[in-house]
Amino acid sequence: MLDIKFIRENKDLVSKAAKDKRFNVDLDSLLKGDEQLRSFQAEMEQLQAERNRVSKQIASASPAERETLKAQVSALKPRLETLEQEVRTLSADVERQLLLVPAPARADVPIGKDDSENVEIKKWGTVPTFAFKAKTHMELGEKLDIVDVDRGVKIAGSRSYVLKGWGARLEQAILRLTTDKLIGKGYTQLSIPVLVNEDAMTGTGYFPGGRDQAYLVERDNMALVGTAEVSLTSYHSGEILKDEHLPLRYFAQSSCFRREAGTYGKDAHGLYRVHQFLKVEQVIIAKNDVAGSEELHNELLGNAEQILQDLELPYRVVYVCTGDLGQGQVRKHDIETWMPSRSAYSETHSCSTFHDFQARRLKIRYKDGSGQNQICHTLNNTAIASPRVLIPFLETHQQEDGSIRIPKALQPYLGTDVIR
RNA sequence: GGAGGAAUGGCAGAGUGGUUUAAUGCGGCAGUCUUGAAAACUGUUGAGGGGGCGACUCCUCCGGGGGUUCGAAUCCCUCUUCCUCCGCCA
Repeated sequence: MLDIKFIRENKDLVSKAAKDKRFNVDLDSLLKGDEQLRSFQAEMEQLQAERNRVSKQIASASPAERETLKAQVSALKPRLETLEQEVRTLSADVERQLLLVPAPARADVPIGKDDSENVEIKKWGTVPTFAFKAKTHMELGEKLDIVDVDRGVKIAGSRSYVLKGWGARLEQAILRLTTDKLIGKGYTQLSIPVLVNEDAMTGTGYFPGGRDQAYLVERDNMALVGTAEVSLTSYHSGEILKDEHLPLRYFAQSSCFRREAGTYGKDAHGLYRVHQFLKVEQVIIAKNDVAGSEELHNELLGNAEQILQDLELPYRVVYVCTGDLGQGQVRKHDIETWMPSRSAYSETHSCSTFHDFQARRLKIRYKDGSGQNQICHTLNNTAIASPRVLIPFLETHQQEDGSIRIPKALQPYLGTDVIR
């Protein structure tokens, strides 16, 4: 959420930024509502002050004076009640509109319409070439009896899967390597709710805009998270933190649930786009400092890169263009890992800086040196997401006989150097 | 699921219709004293918003929302959370 004052003073900038991000917002309607709200509010407060002043006199007034004063306050009531009602309605309306305004991207973010205009900024590793006919992860998974999509679909419908035997063990090993890595870097591990309330979803920016993408548990007014970011970022909502404790570095492993509405037919085959998966997510809550946040952003990105390097998977980093940014994201880098069956780098990680967009919604603040309350900055990045990462893993490390070579860093977690 | 009880500032805790601009204590911050520290003493210390160039000023907030009243932390309705007991249960 943006500061309404910022929108008031920078309407053109916010408007252009929304267009660049391909969001439709009616700033005129928002600002008109805001202006009207403040005018009603001023009048209401004036009447309230009058009411308070006279009411106070009643306590010490003589019985005769009392009736006169009461009548005086009663005369204010009709107008005051109207104003209170207007203010209530208008502030709800302004709030509703405010929740839809996207955060402007940082000035250096490339302008573009969608992911095809993201800008590659780095490549790591050598794209594998095979002296034999390489198999897809699905062929490998079936042959090794470690991926069972058919039975997953039988139990849970399309975009479902089962990992079996070495498949499940491989997933656990990769997750464990990841969490150990982050613990080693001093991040605090949290085990968090995946079933959360509306406030957490709205506070992180997934509601109201992304409601269609979430599984709702409507009877209890809850939602299943699409990422642990929701719970991790909401963890300190409503709190005023001590600045000496910032930045707070957290991570959590969780199940993630995504409806993937509007993607019928897209990536329908295999493990790429599924409704439920496991992810280790990193979240940082930091001071309101743009340069500091940039450093932390790079730190989060670096953590993810190191994990892919440990897994010996070639990847590239792209700077995501405006059209591919989420509502609250100020800047984002995706890591795309090479997937041989696609002959392409495909997204496996997403590193985002929000500045104060989420923290303002969630009311995460800290006291700065001069005792002023400041709104925090929040950032997050994937550390690893499975089963998507199994696609490049199986395909890249496959050998001619269909067995999978296990990189050195992962061997201690799996107790073998090959899956066959 | 049923029956009771509770929710007040960073924390503890008073307050059941009007000098409450929420007492008091602890904690925090600043100062006095001290070589320094502790102790003691003095002062200060919640959040959000509106108006004003400004000294400043006004409004709202006692778990959330609604209501009664000239006036609500206090009374009523409702929701949420926590505690105790009963039932059920991995």
